[in-house]
Amino acid sequence: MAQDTPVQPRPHRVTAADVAHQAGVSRSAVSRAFTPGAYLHQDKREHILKVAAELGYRPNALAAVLQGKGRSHLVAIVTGSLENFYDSEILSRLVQQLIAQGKWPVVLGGDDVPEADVMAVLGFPLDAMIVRGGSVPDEVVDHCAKLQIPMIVSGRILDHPGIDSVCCESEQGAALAVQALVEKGRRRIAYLGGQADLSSERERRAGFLSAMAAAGLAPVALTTGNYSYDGGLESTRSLLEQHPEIDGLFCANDAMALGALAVATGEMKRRVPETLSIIGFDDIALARWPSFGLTTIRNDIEETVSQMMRLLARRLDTPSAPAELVRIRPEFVPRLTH
Amino acid sequence: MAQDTPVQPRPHRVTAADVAHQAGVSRSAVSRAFTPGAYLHQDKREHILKVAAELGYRPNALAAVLQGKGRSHLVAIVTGSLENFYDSEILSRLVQQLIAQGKWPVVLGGDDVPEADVMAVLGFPLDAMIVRGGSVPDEVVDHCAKLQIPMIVSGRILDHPGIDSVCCESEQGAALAVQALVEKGRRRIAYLGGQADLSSERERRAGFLSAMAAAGLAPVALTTGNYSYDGGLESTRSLLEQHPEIDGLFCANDAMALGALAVATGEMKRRVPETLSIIGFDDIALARWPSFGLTTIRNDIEETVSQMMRLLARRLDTPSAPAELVRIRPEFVPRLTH
DNA sequence: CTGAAAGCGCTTACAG
DNA sequence: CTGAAAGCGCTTACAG
Repeated sequence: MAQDTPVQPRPHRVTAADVAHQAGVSRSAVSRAFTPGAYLHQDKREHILKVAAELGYRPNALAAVLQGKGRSHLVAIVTGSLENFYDSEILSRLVQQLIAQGKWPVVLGGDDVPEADVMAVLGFPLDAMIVRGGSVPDEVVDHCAKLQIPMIVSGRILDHPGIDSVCCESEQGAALAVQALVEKGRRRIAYLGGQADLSSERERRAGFLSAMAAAGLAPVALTTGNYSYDGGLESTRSLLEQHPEIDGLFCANDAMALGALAVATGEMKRRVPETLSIIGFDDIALARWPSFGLTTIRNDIEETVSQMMRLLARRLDTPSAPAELVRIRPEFVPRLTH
Repeated sequence: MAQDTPVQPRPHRVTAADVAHQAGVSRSAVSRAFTPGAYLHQDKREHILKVAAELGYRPNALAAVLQGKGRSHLVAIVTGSLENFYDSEILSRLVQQLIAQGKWPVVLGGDDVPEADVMAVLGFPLDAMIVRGGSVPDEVVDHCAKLQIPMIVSGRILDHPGIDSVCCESEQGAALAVQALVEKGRRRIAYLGGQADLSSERERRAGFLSAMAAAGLAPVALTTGNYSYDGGLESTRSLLEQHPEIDGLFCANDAMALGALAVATGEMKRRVPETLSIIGFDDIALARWPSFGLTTIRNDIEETVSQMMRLLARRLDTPSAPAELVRIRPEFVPRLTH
């Protein structure tokens, strides 16, 4: 098989025609050999499969998709930063469940996914697109929706007729946190939030503010830590320097809460929970680690992912179904930091 | 545009022919309008692009791949469990860099990727397949190689002519750890490893054993924690119960070391590093957190990923290039736990 | 049960 | 500069 032509830029992939030729049958027969229900004499099928195996043939999935009226089984996932544990845990489950359903996840991720990339992936006849959190601007999402590609959005709410979403009842979650703080006798409470343009942040903050008001309390401070550990670390440092009287801190996600906990108990020599309560949001795996024992508001990951999968299946089944919004009910998880 | 036929299983995707019809030009012209260098009257191109935008048309990437002699730009990534931070950090960078290079990562992941899934993804005319760690049995990898699909493997070494790999010089890394322990006066040293069938585990263990021997020491114990935090937790608990004399612990990855640290300083009331030194391996982001300050052996993630990308580019460029094995040089990172 | 033919949506020589 | 035609690799009626 050695060639004396110059480097082959792309090695020839063996094709149904090659197998047909080698096995002395028609291309239709080869195709049938790989199609479970198809009529084909048993001996013939075995022979074809054998030849195919020798040649290392497998049907080109792209050609199959193109030809049939079927689906591509390609599902794009646009995720937020994988360095933030919550998104990473979601992605992990999502990938596994999609694969288990026979779908192929094409992942675009990292902090800000360039709009051009999101548009470009739409070049594929995707079965669907899954968008996590605030990774993509609303306009892009809207635009995608016009392209008739089913979209499942999580972590934000988008009011578009064809877009399904699953989202935590964040306001209520924030209220649970405030309530827990107040019950422990905390009165000088601060809020550490994420990026102001994310709907999760807006809801958590709004929930915090109204629960505080309801408790007759004014927040000592409102600050932001970009939803990251390092952000939590830095913001909490200046927060506690400027307002040493703070005795309760609600963080809009666990990553920041863990950062807050580290500075508070480390550098700032605060005793948690004796003189300072810290409550996070999400309940990532790290929150359960004995090193932390972070008290938090659970934003159930399992449940979120299985709802996304359910919405996906439903949408694929009934493309014209009305948009569905699933609300995940938050839950207070007491541990050691409050 | 409303139809009174029953539910359309898959909404018609607008096609070049639709645009051609609507714009009153040939299908070739439509194609040219989307091909940067192609000859096409400027006015005509603009008109076509305008009509295309109205109709929400974009060329079907699958058809384009099928037709041309070009590449698909699809790259499969088979990753280990995303719950283990090291793989998750690698994946994150890999995805971003692939996208930046115009490749589309199709991700299969989770603990054990079913062999059938790995084989199935090969139905796509992939540009390449990237395999992380021990996520796939050697036989499958070998088989894939026969299919002429370029493979880049990281975290294990596979002796196959066409497979490139990048791998940490683990034996040397383990030796660095032992050396650091010995220099601190530790003499009763134990080893906490990962799954015995992974080549990284074999190398780290071998490196540990020979460095111990070189220092004239016999290991107090050799145990395993499955490379996970929880595994580290449990194994260390019984390790310290059975061998309270241990004064140095080398863990084959950071996740286990963090688990070890938690039990040791928590439940077991050991003082780290005063009476017990703990050293990890990898240097994941968590190791740098002030809450931990884990002393570890850096298995440079940035470097690993950029080498994988370099090998990929090289292989795509020269499919017949000889297999290359890149060794990443480990580095001792002293922090607070030794 | 089986093969020749049409067609999926595109791009790219080929001939104006 | 432009269109008609061929062909990428497949699957699926269609006619034996």
